[in-house]
Amino acid sequence: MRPFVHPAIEDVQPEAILHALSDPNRAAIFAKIMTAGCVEACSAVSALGDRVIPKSSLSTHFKVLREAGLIRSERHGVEMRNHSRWDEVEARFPGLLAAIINAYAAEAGAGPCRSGA
Amino acid sequence: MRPFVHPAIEDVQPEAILHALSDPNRAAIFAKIMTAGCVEACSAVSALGDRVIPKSSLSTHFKVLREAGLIRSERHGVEMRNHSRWDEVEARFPGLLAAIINAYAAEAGAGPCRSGA
DNA sequence: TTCGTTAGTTCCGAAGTTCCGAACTATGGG
DNA sequence: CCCATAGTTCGGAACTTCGGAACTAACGAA
Repeated sequence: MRPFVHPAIEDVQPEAILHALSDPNRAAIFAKIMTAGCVEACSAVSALGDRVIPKSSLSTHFKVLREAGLIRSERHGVEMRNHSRWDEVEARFPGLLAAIINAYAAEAGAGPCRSGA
Repeated sequence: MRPFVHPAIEDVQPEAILHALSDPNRAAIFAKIMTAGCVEACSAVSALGDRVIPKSSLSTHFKVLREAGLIRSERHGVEMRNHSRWDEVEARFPGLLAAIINAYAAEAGAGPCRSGA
């Protein structure tokens, strides 16, 4: 188990960010990490919506987010804590993360097939 | 050769947009379609930077951009003309495209390894 | 019309990526 | 030490992407 690798913010590539967030599961995990106060145990997101994600997939998802420069992970005892690197990413690519998170939120809220709306 | 399929703007998904633009080639094509006056023949982008992209790959890239809802393609005689659906996408996902294009531009301009710049 | 050229699409195999169960590692408590 | 919990790594099946070769469509010239 090698220690976590976090790219320097200067090495963060837009394509890696877009790739990481082009998976709805990862986008949901990232959104959750931020809304849940920027700290989240890995197992706390194992159910997203009504879908259960296997541990191994989850581990990979966190790795992708980490290597894209979106989150920072530390081991705390047996757990992992993740917090977003929003401020750094925002400084490098202004407006990018907000626009992406917004787009997902808009899609979820404004779909044409909402029964009650 | 079936006619082109363009999703209604209501059916455009953020994940499709992010996926489409997470490929640097496609992002460059999309940026070029916009900066070159929103109309561009397919063959006119066959060299991006110093890399030649085969016709078949190019055709697929355009298809991905089209099906993500980012561009609209029409056949004009033997050529294809593409223009961006920026206005529609902007109305649905405000700021998203600008932030992405900006991010790629920031990366290209601020890279530490630019020889000639 | 037929031939030739140009522009793009489709097919299909090779190469790469992603998914997820099983086995593994690391930490902490009895 | 042994067990439980939290997460990682391995490996194979399923999926995606790349790109060359063959194909189709539109146009011009003869």
